[in-house]
Amino acid sequence: MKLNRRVYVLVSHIPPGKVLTYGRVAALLEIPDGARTVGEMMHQLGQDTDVPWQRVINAQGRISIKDPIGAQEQRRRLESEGVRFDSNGRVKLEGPGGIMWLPSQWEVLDILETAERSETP
DNA sequence: GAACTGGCTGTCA
DNA sequence: CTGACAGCCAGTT
Repeated sequence: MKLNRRVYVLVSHIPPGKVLTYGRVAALLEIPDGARTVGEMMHQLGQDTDVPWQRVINAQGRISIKDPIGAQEQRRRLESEGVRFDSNGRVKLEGPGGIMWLPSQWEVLDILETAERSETP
């Protein structure tokens, strides 16, 4: 299965109100230092897709999109899911109340396996 | 197949 | 806590 497909599958399973960082996505898919690659794939998705691209942000809890319109759209979508931004435009990733999604290893594996199976009937 | 391109990241000032 | 920088990686020319 192509990597971009696996990225989309995993991102699609991020629960509403939770987020992952580009680096975490890469790590979960076992792409060492693949954060930037993940970002590029998100970019290719565009905005008209069923993949919840808005739930992937950078490691500092900030929105990374350069295009102001896209950035605003991402923030709007996240806020509509209940995500809170502080005055510096950041979200709390770790600690109490952190919104970083922490799937177990078996969970990720199951997600990928299931997707793999449905792709090759 | 080489070169280019990024929604990144950890590190160091 | 911001800001600059050099690696790193899969897709697209």
